[in-house]
Amino acid sequence: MCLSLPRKGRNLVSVSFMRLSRYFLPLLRETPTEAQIVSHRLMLRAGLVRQEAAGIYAWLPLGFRVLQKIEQIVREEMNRAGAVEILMPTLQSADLWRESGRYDAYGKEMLRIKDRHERELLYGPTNEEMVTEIFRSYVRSYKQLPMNLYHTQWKFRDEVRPRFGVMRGREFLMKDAYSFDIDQAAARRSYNRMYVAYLRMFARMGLKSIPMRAETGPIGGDLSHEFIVLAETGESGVFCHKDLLDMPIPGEDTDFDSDLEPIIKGRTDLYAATEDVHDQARFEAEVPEDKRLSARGIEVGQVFYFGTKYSAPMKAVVAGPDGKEVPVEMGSYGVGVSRLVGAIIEASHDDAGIVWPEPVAPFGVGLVNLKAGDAKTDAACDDLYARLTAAGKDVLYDDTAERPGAKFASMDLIGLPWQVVVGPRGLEKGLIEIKNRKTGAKEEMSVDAAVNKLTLRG
RNA sequence: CGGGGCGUGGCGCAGCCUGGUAGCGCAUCUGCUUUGGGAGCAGAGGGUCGUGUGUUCGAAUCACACCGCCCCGACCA
Repeated sequence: MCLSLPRKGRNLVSVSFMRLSRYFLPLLRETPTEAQIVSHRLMLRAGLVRQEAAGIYAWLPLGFRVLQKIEQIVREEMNRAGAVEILMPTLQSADLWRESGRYDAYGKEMLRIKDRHERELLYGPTNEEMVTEIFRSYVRSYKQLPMNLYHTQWKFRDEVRPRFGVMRGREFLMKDAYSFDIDQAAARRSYNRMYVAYLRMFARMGLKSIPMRAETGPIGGDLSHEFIVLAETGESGVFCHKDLLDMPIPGEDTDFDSDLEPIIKGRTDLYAATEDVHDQARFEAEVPEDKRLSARGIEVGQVFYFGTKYSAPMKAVVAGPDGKEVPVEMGSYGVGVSRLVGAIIEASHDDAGIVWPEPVAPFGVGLVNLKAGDAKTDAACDDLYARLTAAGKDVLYDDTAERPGAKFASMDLIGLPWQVVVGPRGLEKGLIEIKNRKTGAKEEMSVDAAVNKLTLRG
């Protein structure tokens, strides 16, 4: 019963067994004791992930779909901003890290491994060294710049204390991009492109992200912003001007080759800092009292400019217009893809469960058959399922024999944006019910009207 | 890495103090009745009590060691 149907745009999430009776959706009725924060609890209860070891998770079907949706949005915005996707391995050679001097500097967070030949390897916590090595092997001239290479790959950082589920795991999926430019001015333009791409991608996921000046940490460099999503359970204290919450998001038609500085400046002119770099005196001097926001936030991305920190020791040089070789100016740009799943839930849930923003929802529609086995109800559901799926909607069809109450509770828990409820009682009047998960609004209408309403929304 | 706590059927827990051969709720399976916001009755299956060593006639229970996990703090996408 694998369906082969025309798809709109997305190819990564394939259409196949979406009948709940044939799916794998292990829901938990009770909350596991180990989960303390709401996103972790909901991820376990809704069957998104399973913990396999401290800070290490298996992604179950529903969670994996969300992860893929997020990854795809990140990919689209990176490509739009002119970055080029590659895929680097998880394991790296220790020698590469000795070139930059970080093999000894990185400490116990880096998982070090020996293969059967006693060769020293490591499970990559980040990829500056490797991408610099790739770049220097092929690029010789400034004419090939600017260049931005990115990949989305599993990282491992042996955190002392993993916690909060996927928000602070040891193994995590990260998109990391690396820009290469001939001089500082060009590097700044690359930085700006990523800054704008980040504003767009987080907004597309239904998040309000605020770029804040931040410390550069072990990555190095002297210019950095963290993209913060406000949440009470956030790990960092943050301080900013309230107007940053409602700034317009650059449109899809943004020309990434144009001067983006005005967009950046409009934001960086307003005070925004994480607690690490916070200056209370400046905060009070620059921000009127009624505009001061001090809150907690989750870091979902960070952008760095670090110049020649890696290119100089690793000899990644290109010839400039004058024929002289200079080390390239670099920046790196990370997005915590797996962390975002938790961050989105922190930002969007209620007492009944998750409330997925439509663009990242594992399925767009949950179809609830209130009386599986009843010929008329089954037929109506089959019809709806086929029509919605043909129109490009991802539909999860609950065709199980559970009782209605249990089905409603499950649908609310997994948080699909729309629920289509079909039962014999309504069908007698030719009506089915549509429920919006976010608002809770329910509406009765004909099957045709429901199909129209749900598919018009793209 | 410092401090605290917890490991008992799939999940949540009781039993441990005071040693006597494992129990409750939910879930699962079967049957019947039910079916518009987490149904009822009847029956059934499922546990090396985290691991090891010791004490004892006897250990889930006492002692020691180890492993795993969680929470607070210091550190990080």
